[in-house]
Amino acid sequence: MTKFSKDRRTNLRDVALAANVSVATVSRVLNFPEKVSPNTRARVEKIIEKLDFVPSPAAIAINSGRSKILGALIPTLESDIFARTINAIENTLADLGYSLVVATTNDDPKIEARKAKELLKIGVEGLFLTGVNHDCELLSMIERRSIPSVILSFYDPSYQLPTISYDNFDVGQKSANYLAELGCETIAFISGPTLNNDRVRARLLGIQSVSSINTTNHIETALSIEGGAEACLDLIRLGKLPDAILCATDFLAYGVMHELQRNGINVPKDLLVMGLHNLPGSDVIVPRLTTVNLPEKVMGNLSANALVEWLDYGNPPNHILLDTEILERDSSRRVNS
Amino acid sequence: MTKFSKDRRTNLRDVALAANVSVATVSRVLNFPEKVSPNTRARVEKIIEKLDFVPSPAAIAINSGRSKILGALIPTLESDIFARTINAIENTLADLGYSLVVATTNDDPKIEARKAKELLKIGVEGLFLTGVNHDCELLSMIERRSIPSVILSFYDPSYQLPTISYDNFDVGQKSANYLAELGCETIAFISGPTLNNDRVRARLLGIQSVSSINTTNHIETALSIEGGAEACLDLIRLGKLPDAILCATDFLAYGVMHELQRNGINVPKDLLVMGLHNLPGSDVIVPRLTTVNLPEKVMGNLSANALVEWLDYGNPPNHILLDTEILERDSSRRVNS
DNA sequence: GTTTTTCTTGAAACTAGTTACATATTCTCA
DNA sequence: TGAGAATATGTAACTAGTTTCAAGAAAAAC
Repeated sequence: MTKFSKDRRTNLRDVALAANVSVATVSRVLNFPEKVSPNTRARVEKIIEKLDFVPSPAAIAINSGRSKILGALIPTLESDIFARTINAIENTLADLGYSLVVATTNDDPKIEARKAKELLKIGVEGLFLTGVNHDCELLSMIERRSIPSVILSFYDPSYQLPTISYDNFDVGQKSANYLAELGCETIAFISGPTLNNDRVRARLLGIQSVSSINTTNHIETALSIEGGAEACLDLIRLGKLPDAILCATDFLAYGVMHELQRNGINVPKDLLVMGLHNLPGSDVIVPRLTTVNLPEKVMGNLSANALVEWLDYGNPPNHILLDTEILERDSSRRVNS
Repeated sequence: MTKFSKDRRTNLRDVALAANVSVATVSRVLNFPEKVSPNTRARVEKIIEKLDFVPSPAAIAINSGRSKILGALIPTLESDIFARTINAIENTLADLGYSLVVATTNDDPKIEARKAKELLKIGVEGLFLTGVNHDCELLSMIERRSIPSVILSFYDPSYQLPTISYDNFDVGQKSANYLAELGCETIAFISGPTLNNDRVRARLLGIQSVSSINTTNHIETALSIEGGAEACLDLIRLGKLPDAILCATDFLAYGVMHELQRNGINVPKDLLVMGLHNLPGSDVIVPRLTTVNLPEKVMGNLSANALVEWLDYGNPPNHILLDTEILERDSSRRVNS
C-alpha cells in the first residue's frame, strides 16, 4: 500500500507538470506574479484554476515559520465580559491578517495549562491570557519557548508578562469609596467563587482598603442570578442588613434586587445595590442598576494590536492601564434628597 | 546570507545528532515509544528534554494532512446566543481533540466569504456556519473542495448542507399562536435589521402564517435596547397600540417595556410583550419577560460532535431539528383572571 | 546448533512549498 | 554589432517530520 491514495490533493508539482514549467515558477506565480512573464503567468494561472489548486497551509507555515494564528484562554464565553473582549480581539486581528483560536478554562489553571499546550501544539504564535493566576508550568513554558503573551482583565505593572487592563483593586476601591461617600458604613460584597479568580480577589482587597467602611461582609455564591438571590436571602436572614450590597457582576445584582423586592425591601430607600460590568439589561431593570463600566472593547483592540506588534516587529508591549467608569443609576440614588 | 539564523528552533535532526541515533528513531520515540528499546528511548528523551525540543506543528500537519482546527463563522460574539453556542462548541471540540477558530461576519455574506477564505488559508478542516444566507462563491468553494460544514441557527431539511438547529419559522408561528390563544388579534413584531438575516425573516413568516392574527406590523430597528425603545415609541405615536409586541430578541423587549412604562402603559394589562432567546436578565426584569428558550448549548454540542464524526469517520450528519420552549412569565400573563 | 521469528535501527524517500543560485534569453545603449 | 544589464526560468537544496523498506541483531523455536 502506498502512503497516499490517488485522490490526494493536487500540489504544486502537479501544476508545474501540467503547465510545463518548474515548481519554482508556480511558486513565483503565487507569491511574486510580477516576476513571471505575462505569458507563463497566464498559462500557470489557467492550470491552477483548472486543477483547483490550493497551496497547503501547512507547507506554507513550515517554510515561513509563521502560522498567523493566535490563541486566547478565557474562563468562559458565557459571560458578556469575555465574549465582548474576544469579539474585539477577533475584529482587530482580522484586520491585521491574524486568526484567533478560543479556548475556555473555567478559571482552572490546570485546564488552562492543558489547553495552552494544545494551542501550542496546533502552532499558535502568541497567547492572550486572563488574569495573573496561572500554572507555574504554563508560565515557564511561555518563558522557555518565548511565546509572546499578554494578560487581560488584570493590571499589574510588576507582573512578568505585559498586562493590558483596568485595575481590579482600583475598581473595588472606587466602588466602595463611591458608596462610602453616599454614607454607607457597612457593605456586603457578593461574588462568585473566588478560588483561582484573582480578578475578584483584587476587587475585594480594594473594597477592604476603604477605611470609612466599617464592615465588609464577603459572601461567595454561584455566579448566576439565582446565586445572587440566595446570597441575598442569607443576608436578610442574618437580621441586620448592610447599607449597601456590592455585587461582583451585574448578574448577581439582578438576583439580589429580585430577592430584596420579594422581601419588601426597597432599593435604594432601604439599601443601595451596585453591580459591575454594565450588562445591557442593567439600564432597564427596575430600579436601574448602578454599575461600573469596564473597557472590554478597548482592552481587546489594544491587546490585539500589541501582540501583533510584538510578533511582527519584535516590540513587546508595556503594561497599559485602562480607565473604568462608575455609571450612577437609580439603585444607588438617595430618594429623600 | 543564509536562509535561517543560528537561533532557529531545534529540530528533529538536532536531536538525532545529539542522541547519536537516526531521525527515524527520534520520530518513533515521539509517536511509537513502544517500538524503541528502553535504552535508546531514555537517551533520546533526555536529549529532547535537554534541548527543549518541540516538534513543529506545521511539519506534523503537512505529513498527517490534518490540522485538527475547525472554524466557526458567526454574526457576532456580542450576542449571548452566539457566545453560548460557541462556548458549547469549544467545550465539545476540546474533548474530541480539536481546536476552534472564531470569525465574526456581522451578518454580511461578503465578509463571511472573505473570512471563510482566511480560515481555509490557515488550514481549518471544517466549518460551522450561521443560517442559510451565504455567498454563492463560498458555497461553491465548500462544495468543490468538499469542506465538511454544518449550518447552525437555521433548520431546513432541504438545504444542501446539514442544518442542526431549531426551526425559526416554527418559533415565530409558535409564539404568534401562543399570543393568539391569549386573545391577541394584532401583533407588532420588532426586530433588528433583516437584511441578510434569514433567521429573523423566517420567524416573521412563521408569525404571519397564523391566520387568527389580523395585523402583524413589522418594525425594523437597531438591535439594542435603545432600538427597541425607539421602535416602541414609533408604535405609541401611531396612536393605536397592538394587543401584543413580539420582539426578535429579549434585548429589544427590554427597551420596549422600558418605553411602555415611561408612557404609562402597563404590561401585561394594556399590552402583552414577548421576547426571544431567554437572556439571564429576562427572569428578573419587571415584569418578568415571557420568552422562547433556544437550545444553544445542545446545538453547539451536537454540531461539534457531528462535524468531528464527519471528519474522523467520513459520516456526514443528517439534519437535526431541536426543540424550543416558550417560557411563560409575567409580561404575557393576563392579570384580570 | 540451526532455523525462524521478532525486535531495533537506519537510509532514503516521502508529505508540500520556498528560495538561492545558475543559466539562458532578451533588451538597451554605445 | 557587441558589451553589459535586465529579465525569465530551471535545478537543487532548503524548511521539518513521517514512513517504508532493508539490514542486522537478538530471541525463540525446533
